[in-house]
Amino acid sequence: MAEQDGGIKLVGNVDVQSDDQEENNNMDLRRGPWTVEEDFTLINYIAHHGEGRWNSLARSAGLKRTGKSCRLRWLNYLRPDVRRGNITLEEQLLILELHSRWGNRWSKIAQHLPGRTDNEIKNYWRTRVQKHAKQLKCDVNSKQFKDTMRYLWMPRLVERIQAAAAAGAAASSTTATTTYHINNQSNTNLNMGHNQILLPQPNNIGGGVHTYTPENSAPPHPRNRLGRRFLT
DNA sequence: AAGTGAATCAACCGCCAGGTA
DNA sequence: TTACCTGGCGGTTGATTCACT
Repeated sequence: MAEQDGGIKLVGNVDVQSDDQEENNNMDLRRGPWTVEEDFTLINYIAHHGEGRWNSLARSAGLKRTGKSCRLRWLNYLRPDVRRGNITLEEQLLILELHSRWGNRWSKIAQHLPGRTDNEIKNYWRTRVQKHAKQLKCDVNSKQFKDTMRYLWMPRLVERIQAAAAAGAAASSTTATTTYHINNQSNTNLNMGHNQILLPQPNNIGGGVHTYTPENSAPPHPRNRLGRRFLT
């Protein structure tokens, strides 16, 4: 850790270095929270050149970030289709079910939750689910905990989802649409004992190309829920 | 109002697999 | 075959906010 720059740490020797020049270039790599200018730079570069080849992208875009950092920022925050906000009941149920199948395969689980990132799901699991395991004084991988999930929480979630759907249908019979469909459509079918919930396939990733500038448009997600963003 | 522990989540780290020269 | 590079993944950290006393 070499220096602080308004909360941004500057570091050297990140990832593999093969020659002196690259080593020197990396001496002023930035770490820590992304600024709004960096976000715009990354968004605009990807809009014009596409994503991938993250190390060369970082260099070509003039970002003093590692390729990894650019990739993570794009995938977890700047992508147009990233979905923000609370994890819904349907999503909670899906996470529980898919985790029971695949364990900590966060990226695989995320593929089945459109707009959600593996990081977000991982955070959800660690903060909410593991907290419950702690309260029950059992290991999150124990049979006791898994049984509690499967036979207590998941049926409860299904009930809440169905209750919410019924309430929504009663409130609005014309405009209500839901991304998730219970017991009546195709898509991924998860069997929950007596209850079944049918789940959507992942949305297409990527979508259209957008150009953002600080002057004429806001970035897709100017602030997080905590109001913590965009150091300048 | 101030202090403090808990909760949240963006970002980083280390490892690994696949591609390629 | 081997060495190197890159991208991707899961685990972890730390800054910030929230909630409670």
